[in-house]
Amino acid sequence: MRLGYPCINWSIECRGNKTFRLKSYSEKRLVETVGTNLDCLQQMLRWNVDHGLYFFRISSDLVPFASHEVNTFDWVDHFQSTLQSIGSYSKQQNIRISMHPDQFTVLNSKDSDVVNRSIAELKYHAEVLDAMELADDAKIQIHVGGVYGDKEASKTRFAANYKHLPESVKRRLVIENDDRSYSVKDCLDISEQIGIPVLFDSFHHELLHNGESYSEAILLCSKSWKTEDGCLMIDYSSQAEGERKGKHAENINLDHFRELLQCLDFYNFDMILEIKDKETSAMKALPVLEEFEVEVVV
DNA sequence: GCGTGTCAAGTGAAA
DNA sequence: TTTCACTTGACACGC
Repeated sequence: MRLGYPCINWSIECRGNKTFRLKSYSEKRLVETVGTNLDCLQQMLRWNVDHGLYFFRISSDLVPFASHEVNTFDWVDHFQSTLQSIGSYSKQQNIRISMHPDQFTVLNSKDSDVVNRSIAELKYHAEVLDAMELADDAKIQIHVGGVYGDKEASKTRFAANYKHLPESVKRRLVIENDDRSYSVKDCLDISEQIGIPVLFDSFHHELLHNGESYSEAILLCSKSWKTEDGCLMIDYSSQAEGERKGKHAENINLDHFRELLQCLDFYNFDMILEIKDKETSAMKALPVLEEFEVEVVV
C-alpha cells in the first residue's frame, strides 16, 4: 500500500499549482509558471520519498490554461526533458501518480460544448502523464457528472461519450463515487457497461451509499481494476467537526481512520488523504498503518 | 505595501 | 433568484 495527499505540500516553500489570470496571459508568463510548477513538483516528490509517502496527486494547475484556446504554445515539447525526468524519478522510486480534473469536467453533460471542453481537459491531463512516460496505473479521476433529472439516461450518456474518447484518455480514466449523485453502485453499473475502473471515496460513501459496508464496497470497486490499471485507488477523508455535512476535515481524525482500517479484510490499495493540512495528516496516518501491520511501500 | 474582490469552465442544493 | 460548495488559494487591482 502507498499513502499520499493531493497537490500541495505546506511544509516546503514552493507551490506546484501557481497560476495567473487569463487577462495576463502571455507565452512568457506561461513558460515561467510551468517551469516554477515543475520545479516545485520535483521538490514535493523528493520530500515525499524522504517521508515515506509514495502516492501523489498532481495539481491540474500544473499547466495553466492548458486546454484553453488562448494557449497555442507547445508546452509538451518545451518541457519534455523535465517531464520525462520527473516521470523517471517517480518510476525509479515506485511513486504512484494521479490527477483529478476539477468540477468543470463533465463528460455526461447534455451540452455538447461542455462535453468537448471536458474532452480537451482530459486530453491535457493525459498529455502530462504521457510526457512523464508513466504506466497505465497513473490515473485521471473524475466524477460521473450531472443527473439532469434522469440518472439512468445520464449514466448511459456517460458510457456513450466515454466510447468516443481518445485511447490516451481511456487507458487512464477512472470514475469516483460522489457525495450526492452517483454512488459506488451507480459507478459500478457504468463500469460494467464500459469496463472503466471505479475509485473508492470513503467519505463520499459515508454520505451516499446503498447499504454496502466499507469492506463490501472496497471489494466491489477493487474488482473493476485490471492488472494494468494497478491496484485500487482510495480517497479518504472525514467530516469537519461542526461544519456543513460533506466538508472535509482540517486535520486527520485518527480514531475515524482506525475505524475504517478495522473494517477491512485486505489492504491492497493506494490511498490519498483528502485532508486540508495535506502532508501533516499523511505523516500522522503512517504510524497507524503500522499498527494494522499494513505492508507499506518504502 | 496591503486589503480584498474575483478568478475559464458546471451542477445542484441551500439560502 | 442568488449564493455556495466542490482538493481552494492566491492573483492582481486599487488605494
